[in-house]
Amino acid sequence: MANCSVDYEGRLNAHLPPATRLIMVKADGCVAVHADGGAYKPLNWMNAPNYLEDHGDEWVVTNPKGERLTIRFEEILSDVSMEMGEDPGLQKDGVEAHLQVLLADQPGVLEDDLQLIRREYFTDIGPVDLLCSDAAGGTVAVEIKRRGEIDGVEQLARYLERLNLDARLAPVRGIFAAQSITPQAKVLADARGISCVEVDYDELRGAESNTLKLF
Amino acid sequence: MANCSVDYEGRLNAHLPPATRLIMVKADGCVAVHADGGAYKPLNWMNAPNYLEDHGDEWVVTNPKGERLTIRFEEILSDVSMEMGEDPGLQKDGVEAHLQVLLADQPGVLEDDLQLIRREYFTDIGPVDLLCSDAAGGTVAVEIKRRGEIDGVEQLARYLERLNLDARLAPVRGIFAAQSITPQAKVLADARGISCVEVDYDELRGAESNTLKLF
DNA sequence: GACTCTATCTCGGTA
DNA sequence: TACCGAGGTAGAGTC
Repeated sequence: MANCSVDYEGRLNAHLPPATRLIMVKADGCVAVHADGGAYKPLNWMNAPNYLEDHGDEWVVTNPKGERLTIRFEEILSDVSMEMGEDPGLQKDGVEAHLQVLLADQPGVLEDDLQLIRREYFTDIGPVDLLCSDAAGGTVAVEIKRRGEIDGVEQLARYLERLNLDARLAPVRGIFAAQSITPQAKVLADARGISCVEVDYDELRGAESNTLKLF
Repeated sequence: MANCSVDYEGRLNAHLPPATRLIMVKADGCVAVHADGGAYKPLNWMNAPNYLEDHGDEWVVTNPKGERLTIRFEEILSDVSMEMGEDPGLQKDGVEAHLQVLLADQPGVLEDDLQLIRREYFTDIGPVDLLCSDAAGGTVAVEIKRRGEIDGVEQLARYLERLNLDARLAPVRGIFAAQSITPQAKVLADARGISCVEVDYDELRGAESNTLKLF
Protein backbone atom coordinates (compact mmCIF):
# COMPACT_ATOMS: atom_id res chain seq x y z
CA MET A 1 0.00 0.00 0.00
CA ALA A 2 1.39 3.38 -0.94
CA ASN A 3 0.74 6.96 -1.81
CA CYS A 4 1.23 7.00 -5.55
CA SER A 5 0.24 8.48 -8.88
CA VAL A 6 -0.26 6.33 -11.96
CA ASP A 7 -0.26 6.77 -15.73
CA TYR A 8 -1.34 4.30 -18.39
CA GLU A 9 -0.59 4.70 -22.08
CA GLY A 10 -1.86 1.99 -24.38
CA ARG A 11 -5.25 1.18 -25.77
CA LEU A 12 -6.19 4.54 -24.27
CA ASN A 13 -4.50 7.07 -22.02
CA ALA A 14 -5.42 7.32 -18.35
CA HIS A 15 -4.09 9.27 -15.38
CA LEU A 16 -4.48 8.83 -11.62
CA PRO A 17 -3.61 11.77 -9.31
CA PRO A 18 -1.65 11.03 -6.10
CA ALA A 19 -3.60 9.14 -3.41
CA THR A 20 -3.35 6.11 -1.15
CA ARG A 21 -3.83 2.86 -3.05
CA LEU A 22 -3.15 -0.87 -2.88
CA ILE A 23 -0.80 -2.26 -5.50
CA MET A 24 -0.89 -6.00 -6.14
CA VAL A 25 1.76 -7.89 -8.10
CA LYS A 26 0.92 -11.52 -8.78
CA ALA A 27 3.25 -14.43 -9.49
CA ASP A 28 2.59 -14.18 -13.23
CA GLY A 29 3.84 -10.59 -13.12
CA CYS A 30 0.51 -8.85 -13.59
CA VAL A 31 0.12 -5.55 -11.73
CA ALA A 32 -3.10 -4.03 -10.38
CA VAL A 33 -3.69 -0.67 -8.67
CA HIS A 34 -6.74 -0.73 -6.38
CA ALA A 35 -8.65 2.07 -4.65
CA ASP A 36 -10.51 1.33 -1.40
CA GLY A 37 -13.84 0.88 -3.19
CA GLY A 38 -15.39 0.33 -6.59
CA ALA A 39 -15.90 -3.43 -6.56
CA TYR A 40 -13.17 -5.74 -7.73
CA LYS A 41 -11.93 -3.82 -10.71
CA PRO A 42 -8.63 -2.03 -10.26
CA LEU A 43 -8.26 1.60 -11.29
CA ASN A 44 -5.30 0.66 -13.45
CA TRP A 45 -3.55 -2.57 -14.30
CA MET A 46 -1.16 -4.38 -16.61
CA ASN A 47 -1.72 -8.03 -17.41
CA ALA A 48 0.96 -10.65 -17.93
CA PRO A 49 3.15 -11.01 -19.86
CA ASN A 50 4.94 -7.79 -19.07
CA TYR A 51 8.28 -6.35 -17.98
CA LEU A 52 8.65 -4.36 -14.75
CA GLU A 53 11.50 -1.85 -14.37
CA ASP A 54 11.96 -0.91 -10.71
CA HIS A 55 13.55 2.56 -10.40
CA GLY A 56 12.97 2.74 -6.65
CA ASP A 57 10.40 5.50 -6.44
CA GLU A 58 9.01 4.66 -9.87
CA TRP A 59 7.88 1.45 -11.58
CA VAL A 60 7.58 1.30 -15.33
CA VAL A 61 5.66 -1.75 -16.56
CA THR A 62 5.62 -2.38 -20.29
CA ASN A 63 4.18 -5.20 -22.36
CA PRO A 64 4.90 -6.57 -25.84
CA LYS A 65 1.90 -4.69 -27.28
CA GLY A 66 3.64 -1.40 -26.47
CA GLU A 67 1.40 -0.49 -23.56
CA ARG A 68 2.99 1.22 -20.57
CA LEU A 69 1.98 1.61 -16.95
CA THR A 70 3.95 4.05 -14.79
CA ILE A 71 3.59 4.11 -11.00
CA ARG A 72 5.29 6.93 -9.08
CA PHE A 73 5.61 6.20 -5.35
CA GLU A 74 5.49 9.07 -2.89
CA GLU A 75 5.37 7.02 0.29
CA ILE A 76 5.32 3.28 0.97
CA LEU A 77 2.83 2.55 3.78
CA SER A 78 2.96 -1.24 3.87
CA ASP A 79 4.80 -3.91 1.91
CA VAL A 80 3.83 -7.57 2.21
CA SER A 81 5.07 -10.44 0.07
CA MET A 82 4.13 -14.10 0.13
CA GLU A 83 4.62 -17.30 -1.81
CA MET A 84 1.20 -18.77 -2.57
CA GLY A 85 1.71 -21.61 -5.04
CA GLU A 86 -0.60 -22.86 -7.77
CA ASP A 87 -4.33 -22.50 -7.36
CA PRO A 88 -6.43 -25.63 -7.95
CA GLY A 89 -8.89 -23.42 -9.82
CA LEU A 90 -12.56 -22.66 -9.81
CA GLN A 91 -15.26 -25.26 -10.36
CA LYS A 92 -18.37 -23.74 -11.94
CA ASP A 93 -21.76 -25.27 -12.32
CA GLY A 94 -24.83 -23.87 -13.97
CA VAL A 95 -23.57 -21.80 -16.90
CA GLU A 96 -24.86 -21.85 -20.46
CA ALA A 97 -22.38 -24.50 -21.59
CA HIS A 98 -23.79 -26.88 -18.98
CA LEU A 99 -27.33 -26.28 -20.05
CA GLN A 100 -26.32 -26.95 -23.65
CA VAL A 101 -24.75 -30.31 -22.79
CA LEU A 102 -27.82 -31.38 -20.83
CA LEU A 103 -30.24 -30.38 -23.60
CA ALA A 104 -28.08 -31.99 -26.28
CA ASP A 105 -28.52 -35.24 -24.36
CA GLN A 106 -32.25 -34.77 -23.82
CA PRO A 107 -33.67 -32.75 -26.74
CA GLY A 108 -37.02 -34.44 -26.07
CA VAL A 109 -37.42 -32.08 -23.11
CA LEU A 110 -37.87 -29.23 -25.59
CA GLU A 111 -40.41 -31.00 -27.80
CA ASP A 112 -41.62 -34.58 -28.16
CA ASP A 113 -39.53 -36.72 -30.50
CA LEU A 114 -36.98 -34.00 -31.17
CA GLN A 115 -33.67 -35.58 -32.28
CA LEU A 116 -30.23 -34.02 -32.20
CA ILE A 117 -28.48 -33.61 -35.55
CA ARG A 118 -25.55 -31.58 -34.35
CA ARG A 119 -24.30 -29.43 -31.48
CA GLU A 120 -22.61 -26.11 -32.38
CA TYR A 121 -23.68 -26.28 -36.04
CA PHE A 122 -21.61 -23.63 -37.81
CA THR A 123 -22.99 -20.91 -40.04
CA ASP A 124 -20.94 -18.04 -41.43
CA ILE A 125 -22.40 -15.70 -38.81
CA GLY A 126 -21.78 -17.99 -35.85
CA PRO A 127 -22.63 -21.37 -34.35
CA VAL A 128 -26.19 -22.60 -33.76
CA ASP A 129 -26.36 -24.21 -30.30
CA LEU A 130 -28.37 -27.28 -31.40
CA LEU A 131 -29.59 -28.34 -34.81
CA CYS A 132 -32.36 -30.94 -34.53
CA SER A 133 -34.98 -32.75 -36.57
CA ASP A 134 -38.58 -32.98 -35.40
CA ALA A 135 -41.14 -35.78 -35.55
CA ALA A 136 -42.23 -34.71 -39.06
CA GLY A 137 -38.63 -34.70 -40.34
CA GLY A 138 -38.39 -30.90 -40.35
CA THR A 139 -35.27 -29.03 -39.22
CA VAL A 140 -35.23 -27.11 -35.94
CA ALA A 141 -32.57 -24.67 -34.72
CA VAL A 142 -32.33 -24.31 -30.92
CA GLU A 143 -30.74 -21.34 -29.19
CA ILE A 144 -29.96 -21.85 -25.51
CA LYS A 145 -29.48 -19.08 -22.95
CA ARG A 146 -29.26 -19.06 -19.21
CA ARG A 147 -31.44 -15.95 -19.15
CA GLY A 148 -33.67 -15.53 -22.16
CA GLU A 149 -33.67 -11.92 -23.32
CA ILE A 150 -34.39 -10.08 -26.51
CA ASP A 151 -30.81 -10.36 -27.78
CA GLY A 152 -31.03 -14.13 -27.75
CA VAL A 153 -34.19 -14.08 -29.87
CA GLU A 154 -32.49 -11.75 -32.36
CA GLN A 155 -29.53 -14.12 -32.46
CA LEU A 156 -31.74 -17.11 -33.23
CA ALA A 157 -33.66 -15.10 -35.85
CA ARG A 158 -30.34 -14.31 -37.59
CA TYR A 159 -29.37 -17.98 -37.64
CA LEU A 160 -32.79 -18.99 -39.02
CA GLU A 161 -32.51 -16.38 -41.76
CA ARG A 162 -29.10 -17.81 -42.63
CA LEU A 163 -30.09 -21.49 -42.40
CA ASN A 164 -33.13 -20.92 -44.56
CA LEU A 165 -30.84 -19.80 -47.38
CA ASP A 166 -29.54 -23.39 -47.41
CA ALA A 167 -31.85 -25.37 -49.70
CA ARG A 168 -30.82 -28.68 -48.08
CA LEU A 169 -32.07 -27.52 -44.69
CA ALA A 170 -34.94 -25.13 -45.44
CA PRO A 171 -37.48 -24.69 -44.05
CA VAL A 172 -35.94 -24.38 -40.57
CA ARG A 173 -37.94 -23.24 -37.54
CA GLY A 174 -36.62 -22.09 -34.17
CA ILE A 175 -36.90 -22.98 -30.49
CA PHE A 176 -35.63 -20.53 -27.88
CA ALA A 177 -34.73 -22.33 -24.65
CA ALA A 178 -33.73 -20.71 -21.36
CA GLN A 179 -34.12 -21.09 -17.61
CA SER A 180 -36.29 -17.99 -17.68
CA ILE A 181 -37.54 -15.87 -20.56
CA THR A 182 -38.53 -12.22 -20.27
CA PRO A 183 -42.00 -11.18 -21.50
CA GLN A 184 -40.38 -8.91 -24.11
CA ALA A 185 -38.37 -11.82 -25.49
CA LYS A 186 -41.52 -13.96 -25.65
CA VAL A 187 -43.37 -11.29 -27.61
CA LEU A 188 -40.52 -10.89 -30.09
CA ALA A 189 -40.12 -14.66 -30.45
CA ASP A 190 -43.82 -14.96 -31.15
CA ALA A 191 -43.63 -12.23 -33.79
CA ARG A 192 -40.74 -14.09 -35.42
CA GLY A 193 -42.53 -17.42 -35.33
CA ILE A 194 -40.11 -18.84 -32.77
CA SER A 195 -41.31 -21.06 -29.92
CA CYS A 196 -40.12 -20.52 -26.37
CA VAL A 197 -39.36 -23.21 -23.81
CA GLU A 198 -38.41 -22.53 -20.21
CA VAL A 199 -36.33 -25.38 -18.81
CA ASP A 200 -35.49 -26.19 -15.22
CA TYR A 201 -31.78 -26.75 -14.75
CA ASP A 202 -32.11 -28.85 -11.61
CA GLU A 203 -34.78 -31.07 -13.20
CA LEU A 204 -32.61 -31.56 -16.29
CA ARG A 205 -29.67 -32.51 -14.14
CA GLY A 206 -31.87 -34.84 -12.13
CA ALA A 207 -33.19 -36.55 -15.26
CA GLU A 208 -29.63 -36.83 -16.51
CA SER A 209 -28.37 -38.61 -13.40
CA ASN A 210 -31.40 -40.92 -13.48
CA THR A 211 -30.52 -41.87 -17.05
CA LEU A 212 -26.96 -42.52 -16.00
CA LYS A 213 -28.15 -44.70 -13.15
CA LEU A 214 -30.49 -46.68 -15.41
CA PHE A 215 -27.94 -47.62 -18.07
CA MET B 1 -3.75 -13.84 3.04
CA ALA B 2 -4.95 -17.22 4.17
CA ASN B 3 -5.44 -20.85 3.40
CA CYS B 4 -9.11 -21.06 2.66
CA SER B 5 -11.85 -22.73 0.68
CA VAL B 6 -14.68 -20.74 -0.87
CA ASP B 7 -18.22 -21.40 -2.09
CA TYR B 8 -20.50 -19.13 -4.06
CA GLU B 9 -24.19 -19.76 -4.49
CA GLY B 10 -26.15 -17.29 -6.53
CA ARG B 11 -26.44 -16.71 -10.23
CA LEU B 12 -24.48 -19.96 -10.50
CA ASN B 13 -22.72 -22.26 -8.07
CA ALA B 14 -18.94 -22.24 -7.77
CA HIS B 15 -16.50 -23.97 -5.48
CA LEU B 16 -12.85 -23.31 -4.66
CA PRO B 17 -10.86 -26.10 -2.99
CA PRO B 18 -8.53 -25.18 -0.10
CA ALA B 19 -5.43 -23.19 -1.13
CA THR B 20 -3.49 -20.05 -0.25
CA ARG B 21 -5.24 -16.91 -1.45
CA LEU B 22 -5.46 -13.16 -0.90
CA ILE B 23 -8.74 -11.84 0.42
CA MET B 24 -9.44 -8.13 -0.02
CA VAL B 25 -12.22 -6.28 1.78
CA LYS B 26 -12.70 -2.70 0.63
CA ALA B 27 -14.20 0.24 2.50
CA ASP B 28 -17.54 -0.20 0.70
CA GLY B 29 -17.72 -3.76 2.05
CA CYS B 30 -17.05 -5.60 -1.20
CA VAL B 31 -15.05 -8.82 -0.85
CA ALA B 32 -12.67 -10.34 -3.42
CA VAL B 33 -10.74 -13.63 -3.29
CA HIS B 34 -7.58 -13.55 -5.43
CA ALA B 35 -5.26 -16.31 -6.58
CA ASP B 36 -1.60 -15.51 -7.28
CA GLY B 37 -2.21 -15.15 -11.01
CA GLY B 38 -4.93 -14.71 -13.61
CA ALA B 39 -5.05 -11.00 -14.32
CA TYR B 40 -7.05 -8.69 -12.13
CA LYS B 41 -10.24 -10.68 -11.83
CA PRO B 42 -10.74 -12.42 -8.51
CA LEU B 43 -11.66 -16.11 -8.39
CA ASN B 44 -14.72 -15.22 -6.36
CA TRP B 45 -16.21 -12.01 -5.04
CA MET B 46 -19.23 -10.26 -3.60
CA ASN B 47 -19.93 -6.66 -4.52
CA ALA B 48 -21.39 -4.01 -2.25
CA PRO B 49 -23.94 -3.71 -0.82
CA ASN B 50 -23.67 -6.87 1.23
CA TYR B 51 -23.67 -8.19 4.77
CA LEU B 52 -20.67 -10.00 6.24
CA GLU B 53 -21.14 -12.43 9.15
CA ASP B 54 -17.79 -13.17 10.79
CA HIS B 55 -17.89 -16.58 12.54
CA GLY B 56 -14.15 -16.58 13.20
CA ASP B 57 -13.00 -19.40 10.94
CA GLU B 58 -15.81 -18.77 8.47
CA TRP B 59 -17.18 -15.67 6.75
CA VAL B 60 -20.64 -15.71 5.22
CA VAL B 61 -21.28 -12.78 2.91
CA THR B 62 -24.83 -12.33 1.65
CA ASN B 63 -26.41 -9.66 -0.51
CA PRO B 64 -29.99 -8.46 -0.97
CA LYS B 65 -30.33 -10.53 -4.19
CA GLY B 66 -29.99 -13.72 -2.14
CA GLU B 67 -26.48 -14.56 -3.30
CA ARG B 68 -24.09 -16.04 -0.78
CA LEU B 69 -20.30 -16.24 -0.56
CA THR B 70 -18.82 -18.52 2.09
CA ILE B 71 -15.12 -18.39 2.99
CA ARG B 72 -13.75 -21.08 5.32
CA PHE B 73 -10.38 -20.15 6.80
CA GLU B 74 -7.93 -22.92 7.62
CA GLU B 75 -4.95 -20.72 8.46
CA ILE B 76 -4.44 -16.95 8.47
CA LEU B 77 -1.01 -16.14 7.04
CA SER B 78 -1.08 -12.35 7.05
CA ASP B 79 -3.63 -9.74 8.05
CA VAL B 80 -3.14 -6.09 7.09
CA SER B 81 -5.64 -3.28 7.46
CA MET B 82 -5.36 0.36 6.43
CA GLU B 83 -7.45 3.51 6.13
CA MET B 84 -7.07 4.83 2.60
CA GLY B 85 -9.62 7.62 2.11
CA GLU B 86 -11.44 8.71 -1.04
CA ASP B 87 -9.82 8.25 -4.41
CA PRO B 88 -9.75 11.27 -6.75
CA GLY B 89 -10.65 8.95 -9.64
CA LEU B 90 -9.44 8.04 -13.10
CA GLN B 91 -9.13 10.37 -16.07
CA LYS B 92 -9.52 8.57 -19.42
CA ASP B 93 -8.85 9.58 -23.00
CA GLY B 94 -9.24 7.61 -26.21
CA VAL B 95 -12.44 5.57 -25.90
CA GLU B 96 -15.36 5.21 -28.34
CA ALA B 97 -16.65 8.67 -27.48
CA HIS B 98 -13.36 10.07 -28.79
CA LEU B 99 -13.59 8.14 -32.04
CA GLN B 100 -17.06 9.59 -32.49
CA VAL B 101 -15.79 13.16 -32.05
CA LEU B 102 -12.98 12.59 -34.57
CA LEU B 103 -15.31 11.07 -37.19
CA ALA B 104 -17.90 13.80 -36.64
CA ASP B 105 -15.17 16.27 -37.61
CA GLN B 106 -13.97 14.21 -40.58
CA PRO B 107 -16.93 12.26 -41.99
CA GLY B 108 -15.17 12.33 -45.39
CA VAL B 109 -12.90 9.57 -44.04
CA LEU B 110 -15.88 7.20 -44.16
CA GLU B 111 -16.98 8.09 -47.69
CA ASP B 112 -16.16 10.88 -50.15
CA ASP B 113 -18.26 14.02 -49.71
CA LEU B 114 -20.10 12.72 -46.67
CA GLN B 115 -21.41 15.66 -44.61
CA LEU B 116 -22.45 15.64 -40.97
CA ILE B 117 -26.08 16.53 -40.26
CA ARG B 118 -26.08 15.69 -36.57
CA ARG B 119 -24.17 13.81 -33.88
CA GLU B 120 -26.21 11.64 -31.45
CA TYR B 121 -29.38 11.93 -33.53
CA PHE B 122 -32.19 10.67 -31.30
CA THR B 123 -34.67 8.01 -32.31
CA ASP B 124 -37.21 6.54 -29.91
CA ILE B 125 -35.07 3.40 -29.55
CA GLY B 126 -31.77 5.19 -28.89
CA PRO B 127 -29.29 7.64 -30.39
CA VAL B 128 -27.66 7.22 -33.81
CA ASP B 129 -23.96 8.08 -33.54
CA LEU B 130 -23.80 10.20 -36.71
CA LEU B 131 -26.50 11.21 -39.16
CA CYS B 132 -25.00 12.39 -42.46
CA SER B 133 -25.91 13.26 -46.01
CA ASP B 134 -24.04 11.81 -48.97
CA ALA B 135 -22.92 13.31 -52.28
CA ALA B 136 -26.29 12.44 -53.87
CA GLY B 137 -28.23 14.11 -51.05
CA GLY B 138 -29.29 10.80 -49.48
CA THR B 139 -29.32 10.22 -45.74
CA VAL B 140 -26.73 7.98 -44.07
CA ALA B 141 -26.74 6.68 -40.48
CA VAL B 142 -23.30 5.85 -39.03
CA GLU B 143 -22.73 3.53 -36.08
CA ILE B 144 -19.27 3.76 -34.51
CA LYS B 145 -17.57 1.07 -32.41
CA ARG B 146 -14.06 0.52 -31.20
CA ARG B 147 -14.40 -3.18 -32.05
CA GLY B 148 -16.99 -3.96 -34.69
CA GLU B 149 -18.98 -7.07 -33.81
CA ILE B 150 -22.31 -8.51 -34.77
CA ASP B 151 -24.24 -6.72 -32.01
CA GLY B 152 -23.22 -3.35 -33.43
CA VAL B 153 -24.57 -4.28 -36.85
CA GLU B 154 -27.90 -5.29 -35.29
CA GLN B 155 -27.97 -2.01 -33.41
CA LEU B 156 -27.48 -0.04 -36.63
CA ALA B 157 -30.08 -2.20 -38.43
CA ARG B 158 -32.63 -1.38 -35.71
CA TYR B 159 -31.92 2.35 -36.08
CA LEU B 160 -32.23 2.16 -39.88
CA GLU B 161 -35.57 0.38 -39.59
CA ARG B 162 -36.72 3.18 -37.30
CA LEU B 163 -35.31 6.04 -39.38
CA ASN B 164 -36.87 4.66 -42.55
CA LEU B 165 -40.30 5.05 -40.96
CA ASP B 166 -39.67 8.82 -41.05
CA ALA B 167 -40.84 10.03 -44.48
CA ARG B 168 -38.65 13.17 -44.24
CA LEU B 169 -35.48 11.06 -43.96
CA ALA B 170 -36.21 7.86 -45.91
CA PRO B 171 -34.52 6.19 -47.58
CA VAL B 172 -31.66 5.98 -45.09
CA ARG B 173 -28.69 3.67 -45.56
CA GLY B 174 -26.08 2.63 -43.01
CA ILE B 175 -22.32 2.74 -42.53
CA PHE B 176 -20.73 0.62 -39.79
CA ALA B 177 -17.41 2.13 -38.69
CA ALA B 178 -14.91 0.55 -36.29
CA GLN B 179 -11.20 0.14 -35.70
CA SER B 180 -11.63 -3.53 -36.60
CA ILE B 181 -14.63 -5.50 -37.81
CA THR B 182 -15.11 -9.25 -37.41
CA PRO B 183 -15.89 -11.40 -40.49
CA GLN B 184 -19.27 -12.40 -39.00
CA ALA B 185 -20.21 -8.76 -38.54
CA LYS B 186 -19.19 -8.07 -42.16
CA VAL B 187 -21.35 -10.91 -43.46
CA LEU B 188 -24.36 -9.71 -41.49
CA ALA B 189 -23.80 -6.07 -42.50
CA ASP B 190 -23.65 -7.18 -46.13
CA ALA B 191 -26.90 -9.15 -45.76
CA ARG B 192 -28.51 -6.04 -44.25
CA GLY B 193 -27.20 -3.74 -47.01
CA ILE B 194 -24.91 -1.93 -44.57
CA SER B 195 -21.40 -0.86 -45.62
CA CYS B 196 -18.40 -1.44 -43.36
CA VAL B 197 -15.44 0.92 -42.89
CA GLU B 198 -12.40 0.15 -40.77
CA VAL B 199 -10.79 3.35 -39.47
CA ASP B 200 -7.39 3.95 -37.88
CA TYR B 201 -7.63 5.93 -34.64
CA ASP B 202 -4.04 7.21 -34.75
CA GLU B 203 -4.41 8.29 -38.39
CA LEU B 204 -7.65 10.10 -37.56
CA ARG B 205 -6.03 11.82 -34.63
CA GLY B 206 -3.02 12.69 -36.80
CA ALA B 207 -5.26 14.11 -39.53
CA GLU B 208 -7.14 16.03 -36.86
CA SER B 209 -4.03 17.69 -35.46
CA ASN B 210 -2.83 18.46 -38.98
CA THR B 211 -6.15 20.16 -39.64
CA LEU B 212 -5.76 22.08 -36.42
CA LYS B 213 -2.26 23.13 -37.45
CA LEU B 214 -3.37 24.18 -40.94
CA PHE B 215 -6.32 26.34 -39.92
C1' DG C 1 -35.31 1.85 -10.63
C1' DA C 2 -35.14 0.01 -15.22
C1' DC C 3 -32.97 0.12 -19.54
C1' DT C 4 -29.08 0.73 -22.71
C1' DC C 5 -24.52 0.40 -24.08
C1' DT C 6 -19.32 0.57 -23.28
C1' DA C 7 -15.08 -1.92 -21.77
C1' DT C 8 -7.36 -1.14 -21.38
C1' DC C 9 -13.55 -5.58 -20.35
C1' DT C 10 -11.70 -10.97 -18.76
C1' DC C 11 -11.92 -15.59 -19.85
C1' DG C 12 -12.50 -19.86 -22.24
C1' DG C 13 -12.97 -22.18 -26.46
C1' DT C 14 -11.69 -23.23 -31.15
C1' DA C 15 -10.03 -22.83 -35.91
C1' DT D 1 -1.99 -17.22 -32.18
C1' DA D 2 -6.03 -14.83 -33.43
C1' DC D 3 -10.76 -14.63 -33.34
C1' DC D 4 -15.28 -15.17 -31.33
C1' DG D 5 -18.84 -15.36 -27.82
C1' DA D 6 -20.26 -15.68 -22.71
C1' DG D 7 -20.07 -13.38 -18.37
C1' DG D 8 -22.20 -14.05 -11.21
C1' DT D 9 -20.11 -9.62 -16.84
C1' DA D 10 -19.30 -4.49 -14.07
C1' DG D 11 -20.02 0.31 -14.56
C1' DA D 12 -21.72 4.61 -16.50
C1' DG D 13 -25.17 7.29 -18.42
C1' DT D 14 -30.02 8.11 -19.51
C1' DC D 15 -34.95 8.02 -19.10
